[in-house]
Order: sequence, then C-alpha cells, then structure tokens
Amino acid sequence: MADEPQQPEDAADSGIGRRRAAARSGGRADYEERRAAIVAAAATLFKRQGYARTTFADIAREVGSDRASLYYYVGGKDELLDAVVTDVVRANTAAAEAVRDGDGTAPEKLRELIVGTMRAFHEHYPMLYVYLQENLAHAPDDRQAWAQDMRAVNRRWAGAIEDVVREGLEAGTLRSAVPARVLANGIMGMVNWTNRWYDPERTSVDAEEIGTTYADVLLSGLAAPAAVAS
Amino acid sequence: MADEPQQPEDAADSGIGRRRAAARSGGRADYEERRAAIVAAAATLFKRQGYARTTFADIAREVGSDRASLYYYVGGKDELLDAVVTDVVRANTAAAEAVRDGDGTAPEKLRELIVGTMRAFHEHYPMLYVYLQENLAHAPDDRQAWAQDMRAVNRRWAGAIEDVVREGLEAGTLRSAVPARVLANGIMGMVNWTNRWYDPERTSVDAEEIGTTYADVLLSGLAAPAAVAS
DNA sequence: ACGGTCTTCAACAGATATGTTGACGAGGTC
DNA sequence: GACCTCGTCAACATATCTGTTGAAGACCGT
Repeated sequence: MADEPQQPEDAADSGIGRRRAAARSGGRADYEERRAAIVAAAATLFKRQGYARTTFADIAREVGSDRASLYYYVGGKDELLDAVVTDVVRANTAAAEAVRDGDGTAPEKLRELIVGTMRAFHEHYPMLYVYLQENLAHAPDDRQAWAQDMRAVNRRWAGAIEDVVREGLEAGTLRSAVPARVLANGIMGMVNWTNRWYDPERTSVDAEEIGTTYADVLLSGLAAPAAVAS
Repeated sequence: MADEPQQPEDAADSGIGRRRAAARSGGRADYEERRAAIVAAAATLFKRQGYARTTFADIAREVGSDRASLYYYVGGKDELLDAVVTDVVRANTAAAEAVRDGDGTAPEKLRELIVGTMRAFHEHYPMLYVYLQENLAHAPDDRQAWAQDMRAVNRRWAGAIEDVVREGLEAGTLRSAVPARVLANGIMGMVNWTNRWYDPERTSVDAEEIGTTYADVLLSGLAAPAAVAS
C-alpha cells in the first residue's frame, strides 16, 4: 500500500547532498553567510507571497543566483521553512512561558505578553509572521512530523496565554464573566493579526506602541469613562 | 515580451466549456444543485487544507465523482474560489457599511459590527473563513483582476470599521488616546482570528456569544473594576 | 603555472496538477 | 426501438516545480 518512490531520507544521499553536508559541517564563515542570505531571502518571499506560491526559482532570483546552486546550501523548501521559522518560534514560546511562570499579577503578565510579542514580531521580522501566516493546521502532507512538532509548540504558546488569563479570572484580577479560552484566543487574534498589516518599513506606528495600545484597551476598556455605564 | 500560451479567455472556448456554458444558461434544477454541491465541497476542503493545497482530484473525491466531470460544472479552481467567496464577502461588506451609516453611538455600532460579523461567520461557515484564510495580499498571479477587486472590497470593509472607530474618537464616546487605524485592525484581528480556532461543530461556545464577549471586553475593559486604577 | 578545493550551472529526470478531448452509456421522448 | 440530450470518464497534452547530475569555472596557496 505504501510506495515510496522518492525518499530523500534525512542523510546526505545524493551527490549534491553529500557536498552540502560536507560544507555545512566545515562551518566556513562565508559559506554560512551565503546560506544565511538565502534563508533571509526565503523569509522575505515567504512573507510576501506565501510559502506555497514561492518557488525555488523565485528565491534564486532574489539572491541573484541559479536555482540549482541553492541546493548546495539548502536541501529544499522544507528545510528553508524550518530555518526561517523553527528557532525563533521556539524562543518566542519559551519567552511566553517565562512570563507566565514569573512574578506579577495576571494583568501585568498579560501586558508583558502582548507588548513582548509585538516586540518580537518587530525584532525578528518577518520570521514570526511567516510562521503565523502559514497555517500549520494545513499539514504539509509529508512533513507530518515537523508539522506536529510545530503544532505542539503552538499549543504551548497558546497555553501560556490561556494559563495567565485563567490565573487572572481565578484571582479576581480579571473580569470573571468571560470564558478563558475565548478570551485567550481573542488576545492572540489582536496581536497575531498584525501579520496582515504591520510592516516595519511602512507602518508609521511602532510595533511596541501597538502592543501598548492593545494592552491598554484590553485592560482598561475602550469606552470613554463617562460611558462605562452602558 | 508577453507570450500568452494558454489563454482560456472568459468565454466558452473549449468543447467542455461550451457544454458547460450551455448547461448553466439552461438553468436546469438538478444541474445547479450538483454544481452547488461541488462548490460546497470545495469550500470545505479549501477551509481544511487551504486553497493552494487543495486539488481538483481532492474535490472530485469529496463529491464522489471523477475529476474530469467537474469541468462540466465549473471552469477551474479559480472559478470555484470565486463561487465560494465573492458573494458572501460582498454581502458582509455591505452589511458593515450599513451599520456604519445607521443610527446609534459609535460603541453601539462597534458592538453590532463585532457580533454581526461573528453571526455571519457562523451562518456562512466556512465561506467567509476561506476568504480570511486565503490572504488576498498573496496575489494569485494571473487572477490579478479578481484579487484587486477583492482587495478593494476588503478595504471597504476595514474602512467601515475604521470610520466607526474614528467617529467614536471624535465624538468622545471612545477613549481618544489610541490611533484609529491600529484600533480598527485590533478589533478585526480579534474577530477574524476566529478562523483559526472556531468550528461550529467542535467549539463549545456559540459564535454569537464569542462576539458578545469580545464586544464586552473591548468596550468595558478587561481589568476587574477594583483594579482599573492601574 | 599547478593542484586542490569551493562553487556554479546547463541539462536532465520525475512528480504532480491542470484542462481538454472524444467517445460511450443512461435516461427520457415520441 | 430509434433518437437525442445529459452527464461521465479513460486517455491525452501541457505546464510547472522539484531535486540531481556531472562537468566546468573560480579562487587560493605554493
């Protein structure tokens, strides 16, 4: 039932694969530099056109090279997405968990999570946005393993926020009429949706300022003091 | 410089195209029914796997038919996306504009926009989510015209929300320290992000209730009354 | 200039997707 | 039962993308 015609394995099987592996383990400075340039170009294009629509030819053009040459530096599109996304997402998740486990009241933590995430979006632009944009729920067929792994990381991230919200509801520092899950998703929505419109080069408002605004609105409410009666 | 090898035009050029056009203008009841079933299947799959990853073969399997048969009912993937998305998005945009132009204070309108949108998400599931998920900023190459059109509609939708926010800031019914654009995007983020987690079959909370929750939180603030001092 | 390693690229092979054809059969109509 | 329209589908044609090869070129120290 299972026929595997092309199985690249994870080892350096092909000629070019062997040469690539050799070069990578060599750790030559300009080799790594060029590889990083390719990854950066890929990140830009993934953000601009989406992963599915970006071809290796596009990336080659962007870095001013030949498509075939890229294989000397990277194993394929999958590996590129990995390189663009994995580390930075892991780091971000860890940061969120650190905030959750740290000191402070739930509202303070929530503010820190929101502002911190926006800061990270800016600092690592466009990596984290590539991640948000490429809906991991749409499993990339083969890469089931990686997708599952990333989904787990994502759950941890969402979990950290949800935990803080729940903590606040239980401690009474947040209005308790709202379901924690819904609220956590709403907060993530506000922040994550910035991937659709925020661009450090174009958007006049600063990322951190956006975070502050959202934190203010969420925590203090949007209605003018006089109208709170509503 | 421009070589157009395959130009399907918009007319019924091919044999199957002619037959399709004939059948469609015939307006036979069961023909339209079958076509609707195909569109519905496409919507489900687009939502589940994303547009790019969904193939005509997938859709054929879903409706229990042959891939080639689908061409008797639809011209191609593009036309399917159109059928899934265009009408319902247009209607939704018009509804948002109607709220903006209607009576009431800005906070009231905002609440209606939020709850109304969530209601529409539920009622037209999964069409509007397909639209949100398929980032129109990632131009589908050829379909430039359609993409631009949809982007214009999108701008109108966003514009309606932004207008209401601005109205509230100017009238003093909303806290005026926040940039209208950022705020409008934040609200849209909260609501639109539900496409990542809300599923009428699975999510225990009702769509309308989610809308109400978000409206409450945004308008009245999240911090418990005692802590508002912050 | 020589020998070695590092890097590029034209050309190929294969997979997967789309859209088209043309013929065939099911069903109703007279 | 001959006829005709409606709908289906095996087979084909074409396009696009990925990954690989093998040889040639660039660059460096000696």
